[in-house]
Amino acid sequence: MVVEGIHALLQNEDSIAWMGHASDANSCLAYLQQQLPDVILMDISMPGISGIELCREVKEKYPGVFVIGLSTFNQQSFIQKMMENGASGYVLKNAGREELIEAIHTVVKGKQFLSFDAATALRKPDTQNDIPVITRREKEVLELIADGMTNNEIAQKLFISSTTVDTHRKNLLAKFEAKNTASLIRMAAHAKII
Amino acid sequence: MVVEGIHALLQNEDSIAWMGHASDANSCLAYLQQQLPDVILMDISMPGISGIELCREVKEKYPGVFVIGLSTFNQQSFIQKMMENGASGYVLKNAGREELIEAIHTVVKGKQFLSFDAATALRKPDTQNDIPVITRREKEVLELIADGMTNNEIAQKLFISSTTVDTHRKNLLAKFEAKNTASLIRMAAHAKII
DNA sequence: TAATGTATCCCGTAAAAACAGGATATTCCC
DNA sequence: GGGAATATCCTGTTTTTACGGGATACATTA
Repeated sequence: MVVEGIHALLQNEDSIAWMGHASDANSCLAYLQQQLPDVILMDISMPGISGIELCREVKEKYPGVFVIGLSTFNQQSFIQKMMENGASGYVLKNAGREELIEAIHTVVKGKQFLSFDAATALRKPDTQNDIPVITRREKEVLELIADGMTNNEIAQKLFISSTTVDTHRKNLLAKFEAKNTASLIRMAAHAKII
Repeated sequence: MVVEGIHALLQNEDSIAWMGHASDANSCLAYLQQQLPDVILMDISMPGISGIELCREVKEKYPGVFVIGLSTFNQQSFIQKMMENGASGYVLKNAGREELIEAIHTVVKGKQFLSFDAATALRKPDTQNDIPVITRREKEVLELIADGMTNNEIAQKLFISSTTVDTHRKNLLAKFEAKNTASLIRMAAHAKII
């Protein structure tokens, strides 16, 4: 429906020819073996491999194809990763027909196009969205905490003292600036760490 | 873009008149005070109030308006909740133009319409997908727990006793079969409840 | 009307986590 | 070699949760 909708939006635009569409990463890659478009509009939320991964793969194999990320979310992390993986643009789905066409025309010239809100999100030095760097051991402990294990249980599992587990826990709380375990776990879950 | 796309899809359909669109729950409710459509196509993932909540509210105030849920996900829990809250149909966004039009024609007669995959998902007795049913109050408490608040803080915020908060907490742990807060929060986060 | 679900409240004990404030050994990098 | 980061361990106290028991009030609904 969305695909058909976008197709309908672009139908009357003579400067743009619709070549086809793929509904998942594999069929997209299979399609590209047959013929190469100038531009791919890529939904970043897809079944299986994410649009971010697919973007990287497409740009590796076909550097000449320009990719525009499409998403409902203007989350800094998504946009950044998409651009880092070689996308030429990022357009929010609430954008209008005009904007989409402008985006396509812009990226095909080798330039970058970002929706206004996306550009804004990217510019601001990630306020709420700073995922702290945690060590391997801390991540390990974090996962076990999320599994519902207590300090003692974690200690036994990792063959360390429970006071050590407690220290890791303190460090996790400090790094995430979390008030307690509950907010820590939510932050970690939202950051896709667990 | 999605809205414009759907609009474009329905433009050539004489039996369907496009009345307008709203981009969030509040403007939708405001719109309905002015004029009532026969059918609302409602995205279930919206900023602010979820489509599920909005559906309930719309059906309470305007029982004559038929609601069709639109979503990318054919998750049993979403579909079920949407239908429980009074929706007349559920169409996946990967559905085609034909299907959407059929859905509109069907629900306007007072009948139910479900996309094939949605109907399938609804029939199967949820395999891995057992997200417990929680009450509105429990959800409220759950969110505040995830915000890092203690029982006392939650009690003050909601103007209830901290023992009541504790009871809600007990019920949440029991419903999710969670061992402690940490695992509860992770489950809730993964189930997209928080 | 009786049953059910929801929301509210209480007491008590035991376990767990939060927090303060240390220490030591190792590894990795400049 | 010296410093930083990491991982380990310790002793406390206070706060918060977990969990066992209850109870009452209200609305919905079968």
